[in-house]
Amino acid sequence: MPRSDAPPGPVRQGSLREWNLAVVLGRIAAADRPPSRAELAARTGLTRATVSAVVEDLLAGGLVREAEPTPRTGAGRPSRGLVLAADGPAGLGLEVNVDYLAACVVDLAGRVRHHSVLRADLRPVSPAEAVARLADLAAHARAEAAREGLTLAGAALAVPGLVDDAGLVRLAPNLGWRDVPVPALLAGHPPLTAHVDGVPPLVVDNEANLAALGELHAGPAVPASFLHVSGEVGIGAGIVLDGSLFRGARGWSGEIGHVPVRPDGRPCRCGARGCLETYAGQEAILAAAGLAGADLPADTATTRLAELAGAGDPAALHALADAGTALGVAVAGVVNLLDLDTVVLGGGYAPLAPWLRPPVLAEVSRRVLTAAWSPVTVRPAALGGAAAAVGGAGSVVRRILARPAGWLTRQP
Amino acid sequence: MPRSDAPPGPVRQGSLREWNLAVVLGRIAAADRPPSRAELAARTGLTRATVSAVVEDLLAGGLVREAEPTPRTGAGRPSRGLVLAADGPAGLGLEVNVDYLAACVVDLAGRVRHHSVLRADLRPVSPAEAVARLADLAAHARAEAAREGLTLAGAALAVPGLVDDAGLVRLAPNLGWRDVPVPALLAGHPPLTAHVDGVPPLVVDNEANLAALGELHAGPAVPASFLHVSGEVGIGAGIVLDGSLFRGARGWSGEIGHVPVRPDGRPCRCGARGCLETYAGQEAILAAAGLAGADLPADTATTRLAELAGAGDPAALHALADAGTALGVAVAGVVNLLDLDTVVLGGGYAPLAPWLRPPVLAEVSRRVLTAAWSPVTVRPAALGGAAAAVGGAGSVVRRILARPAGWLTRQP
DNA sequence: CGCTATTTGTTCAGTGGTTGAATTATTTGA
DNA sequence: TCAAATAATTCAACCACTGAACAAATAGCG
Repeated sequence: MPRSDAPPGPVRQGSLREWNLAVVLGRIAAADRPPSRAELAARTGLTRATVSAVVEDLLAGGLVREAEPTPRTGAGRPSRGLVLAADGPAGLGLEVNVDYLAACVVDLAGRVRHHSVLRADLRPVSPAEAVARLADLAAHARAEAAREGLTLAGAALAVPGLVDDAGLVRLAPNLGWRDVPVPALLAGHPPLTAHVDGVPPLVVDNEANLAALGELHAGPAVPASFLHVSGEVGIGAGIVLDGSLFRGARGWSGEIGHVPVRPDGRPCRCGARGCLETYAGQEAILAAAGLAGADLPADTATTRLAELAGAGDPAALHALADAGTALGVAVAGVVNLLDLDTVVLGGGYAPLAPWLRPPVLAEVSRRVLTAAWSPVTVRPAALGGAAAAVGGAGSVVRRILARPAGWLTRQP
Repeated sequence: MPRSDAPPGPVRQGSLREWNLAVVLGRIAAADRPPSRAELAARTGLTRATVSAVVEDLLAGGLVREAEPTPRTGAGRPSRGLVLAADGPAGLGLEVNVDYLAACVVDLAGRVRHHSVLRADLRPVSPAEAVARLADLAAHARAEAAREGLTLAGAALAVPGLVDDAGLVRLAPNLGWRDVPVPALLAGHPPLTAHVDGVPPLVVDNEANLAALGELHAGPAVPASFLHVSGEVGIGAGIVLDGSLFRGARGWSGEIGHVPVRPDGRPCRCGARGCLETYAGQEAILAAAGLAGADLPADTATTRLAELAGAGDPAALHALADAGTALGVAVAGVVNLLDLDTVVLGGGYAPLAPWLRPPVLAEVSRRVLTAAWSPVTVRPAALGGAAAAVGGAGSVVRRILARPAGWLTRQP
């Protein structure tokens, strides 16, 4: 029988160079101190000659700079360290959420160079109007980036809902959006980014997915594979495998909110019973803690809940323990299935992590078979607030690092 | 921040040819009728000159043959179709299970060329003795393969348990194996396969994983991504994404048996409560159907259960309905999380599929959000009995198709 | 202070592999 | 029988990597 996967692309002559550009650039990005050409040659297995040629291209394209202060060490001609350019291409991350808009710019090295948040209740606003405001915010971010010598090479927009490949927002229940063609709505505005070969000008993706990717930018100790659970009104999971997001067959992976945790339990708005969301969703937790009627904005309510729990309020503590247990049951299933070793509590769960973590950990270690061999880490997300915007911007940058040839060919 | 994934390998000069060998061979394998060189050039994007050169290598290496009967069509010089060689390298699949040993040989085209099963209760047998019997079976298979002009290029052994990277069987509870170093035990016997660059002589893997891969060989209509659930004493899931197996961070993915379906339900031997296994494991189903005391071999008991259900026995029907519901709850969670569109009921579930399928489907369509957009297919495994052996042999073949250079360099 | 050892980075001829165009091969249809 | 059409091969050109030799720059040592 034939293999059912689509055959990979051909390799033309030039693909060789393209690939080695990515190999060398990737090494420079992954190194903990500026590597020399000779070091790169040793580590990649390429000849010094080849590395020199490749680096020349990268320097000419402005993706890499020579680090001026050369660290003196031992005898021999001093090496010239190479670093990612701080003024080359950058990624633009955008986010539309229920009560804020956000934009941020991340440079090649993964540093957040600009970040702005505009608080506003977007539920009463029409999608077209929301997108228009977002375009303004993006224009501002673009100006800021230009002022620092950065060129925006692509943008990623995070939306709290289901998105299809074409960028159509199929359903964003908490925003009240349905079949909103975001790219088309943006068409009237000035383009967000420069055109770069192989990097789509705008990618629209689920907020939970991009927030998970954001975690990759949080620090050097981030593992390559982890589960990122973010609790908002719904509960989304981002599955990061080997440094990139697992999207599923149709791009709708990560719907952990409707994993059954008590099959005959509370009815859920999805029509089934006992979904995780009915036990560990924001509304459920707040209701259990007695904060239901307050009708506060989502993040304020969460802050309030954390305060109550910190002060030892029994209802709050109980609500969080219950939610944590339910979450732990669902997470244990995922970890058993995918054999992950790290679980990150993000989004609305991050500030509540001190209280959610113990019950989650308890359920996980009780239910995960391989926990005996190697323990599962459960920790709060390192990035706060608009992690999805950072993750989106980072995904653009990562795409350039993975395929630098696209950027090089478009340089004047 | 640096990307945390390890940078990919370098590309030497020759890798180019290696890659294009794989591209062209992959196209030949994926085509539904023997493609000509010109057709391959058009489809791969390579020049006709390059394709000719690549095909020459493949012909010389015995991986491909020219199909003699040329289908006449239109004007012009007739094309010579290319097919995968029926007498080139082949894969050896082996399986040790509770009550049988199996061996099979699959050729490049994915056809099962030899298959033999040896029924025997292996629980009272020592691991060394079991491996010795397996080696005999393998030797027979090798002789049969040689008689048909096939050379075994690698072997895969399926074991019902946890296996680590080195081929050490950490734990196979139903066999009573613990830390059995299968490759070492085989060292005393004649080698199973020829040595081929880049293809390990023996891979040991979980039976559920390989059985899932076997499904890929079942027919042309198999999707590239699916969940394969096989119910034996334990319940294993093989996750196939895009034609290849998802193994998880440490290779222990797929432990669906201990996904919680009723968190406060029956105690499980794993120490937790309400695991799927306690509701849809073989023992649980048989007990519920009143077949507990019979102490029949596993497959006989399953057959008996299917007979009872076919005859309308209420206890049997009830047991299957309950098991199906529990299975559906767990599967719904997986499908929500990974966004798969096909679920295959394999192993011990295959013969029970007529009764398990309706409740599984009911739970899945009730609980899976995206089921409204695109329905989830639930169907029995196409391969019967020793699907794991076929899947293992197929995985060897697939590795050769993916990296044909390894085979070509070892040819005399 | 000058010499040598040492390491970095570049230059250059050599080679493998793809490209594109021209050429040969083989058939159908007028 | 010849022209048109399609398949496959041949061949010079070119591109990118390789390996070795070479130039550059420094520390250490007498």
